[in-house]
Amino acid sequence: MDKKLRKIGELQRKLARRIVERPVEAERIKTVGAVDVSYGNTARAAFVLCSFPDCRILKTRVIEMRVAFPYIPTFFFLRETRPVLLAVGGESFDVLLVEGHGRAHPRGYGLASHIGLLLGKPTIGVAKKPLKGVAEERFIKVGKAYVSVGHLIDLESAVRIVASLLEDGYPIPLKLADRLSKRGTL
DNA sequence: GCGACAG
DNA sequence: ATCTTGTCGC
Repeated sequence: MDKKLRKIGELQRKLARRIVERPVEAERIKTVGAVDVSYGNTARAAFVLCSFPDCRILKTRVIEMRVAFPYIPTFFFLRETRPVLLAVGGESFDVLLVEGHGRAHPRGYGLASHIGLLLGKPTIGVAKKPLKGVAEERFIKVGKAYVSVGHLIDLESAVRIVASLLEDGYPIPLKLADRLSKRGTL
């Protein structure tokens, strides 16, 4: 009953090798997206598109769906990939903030990296707590957030971007997505 | 009494 | 994450 997870774990290690880390100049970023998921009778995922760096809300989307897969530490992506992709809905953005880790993961492949790989877009992992068994150099704490590379961006760029969006220690776009996913409205 | 790895 | 009690560490 755990044999399958081991296989998925190996898949994560394999996919992690496809993650690309490269500089992204903040000056070239015009929009930042953010996604978060909350749970009630159903999973409710919210996407918020903001202008950068002024953070004006340009667009939002909320979707609801049943999620069967349980939350298992380090296998978080199995539970939230679907709702996250539905919430993003093919919307365009320069960089996406994902609630959860990217490379700050035991196998170097968290939800943020998976979303980035699937979309082929820059993603940044932003979490409230670090995961066990992760090298310190894999992430940097910015305010109250643990920032890590999702895909197509390097840690320095990710940190700079998140740092410029802080409010009470957490990036504004994600705070908006969090509230939207929980209340269904901004 | 429980010991806890993102959400 | 969500629920929920108590105020606190092994």
